Amino acid sequence: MNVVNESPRRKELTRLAAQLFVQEGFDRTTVRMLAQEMGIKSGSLFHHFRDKQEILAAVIEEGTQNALALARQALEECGDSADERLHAMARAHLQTLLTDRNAHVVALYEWRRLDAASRDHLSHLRDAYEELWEQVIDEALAAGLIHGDRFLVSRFVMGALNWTVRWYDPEGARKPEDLAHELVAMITTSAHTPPGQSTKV
Amino acid sequence: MNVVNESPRRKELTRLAAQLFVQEGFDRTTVRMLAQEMGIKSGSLFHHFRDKQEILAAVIEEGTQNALALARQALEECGDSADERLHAMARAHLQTLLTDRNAHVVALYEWRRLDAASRDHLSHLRDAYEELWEQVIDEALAAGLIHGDRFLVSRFVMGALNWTVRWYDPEGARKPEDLAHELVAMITTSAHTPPGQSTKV
DNA sequence: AGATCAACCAAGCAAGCGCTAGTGTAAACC
DNA sequence: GGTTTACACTAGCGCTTGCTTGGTTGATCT
Repeated sequence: MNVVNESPRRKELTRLAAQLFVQEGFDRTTVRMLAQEMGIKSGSLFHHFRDKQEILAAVIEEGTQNALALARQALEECGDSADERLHAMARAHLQTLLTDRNAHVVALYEWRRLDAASRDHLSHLRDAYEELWEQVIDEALAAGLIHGDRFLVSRFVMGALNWTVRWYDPEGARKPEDLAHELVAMITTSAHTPPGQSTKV
Repeated sequence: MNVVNESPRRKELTRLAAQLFVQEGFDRTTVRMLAQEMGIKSGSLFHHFRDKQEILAAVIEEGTQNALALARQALEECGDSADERLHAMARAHLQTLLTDRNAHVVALYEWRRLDAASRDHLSHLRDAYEELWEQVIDEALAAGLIHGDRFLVSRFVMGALNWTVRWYDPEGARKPEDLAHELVAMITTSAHTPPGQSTKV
């Protein structure tokens, strides 16, 4: 009965749960479905998780922790220019959204199903992530790379990025890096990219 | 047993259902809760709607029809310039999102709960709406107002706008028109608005 | 005055839900 | 070698779910 997903077994169960939650939605996913997917009986499920809610919290926590770690790493590894940091952040965001897709879709759609305690805990994690974004946006504003209201711009950007889970096709021709590049190009004060063509589309 | 919401009674019931679906989510909203909110008994509910799914479809249809009508009207009434049409579209989008908020939140969150038939029917409506957007984006691209890929830009813009339902506070200082203006300013090839201030924030 | 009809109600069915209790078992630890 | 621990099982309790059934009411129409 862990709070985090320490044991590899629990981590695997969490991954499977995320998949089912995306397919069926949290409320429609029964403990019996979860158990079957995991190859055990429904009763045994409650050895690993206190209740069904805890599975949801585990799924979302896993995804958010990964996103936070990946974004921090990307910011450390990239250059110092506002442009590079903006690109790095967008790339990291889309890469997590893609690789941990199930967990993030669950986080976006089933957030309201969390009980108060989990929601409180997880919203702190999410806030930490969003602060990274606002920081990078601030730098881009200061550098004159973009213009507008700090709060609004970061919401718009995160909205545009998060919305990708609704239409992005991993099998398609567009790679996550392309999306990141195109988004940054869209919001930065242009004339940097030659008109009519932006390195890659 | 109508397909559309012709009777005023049914329209009112649909409005109440939308509110409950937002508060509780579709799956957690029981027919007994719906009936109570409507001031009738749970059995009587099935005189107005064939089943629970039909209520969901009615809610979403209502919202989408309104959005489509409002967008068309806005495009008719505004000027011919790409800039004006872009602004008109963004304003209309945010206004519907605000006034019909419940219906649209339901459409965004509970789309997957629709049965195949309703989803098919409603996706045609939604496509018609998105085509309006792509058309306006095309015009803006042709006018050199914005740059980038037609498909990606429209997805990014709709994402940014739709995401507002997650953070926008109607009681706050920002008005929908301000948001629309700020978004358009963000994506258009700038230097049109004086730096540091954009008519209104 | 009789017929029609939308709108509602009381009662309840069959199915499914999350979760618990109690037990078995093989590996790990002292 | 005995005890603990991790993980799984069977069985089922108590409750809620969407929906059905059969019947009542009051207004409207002919």
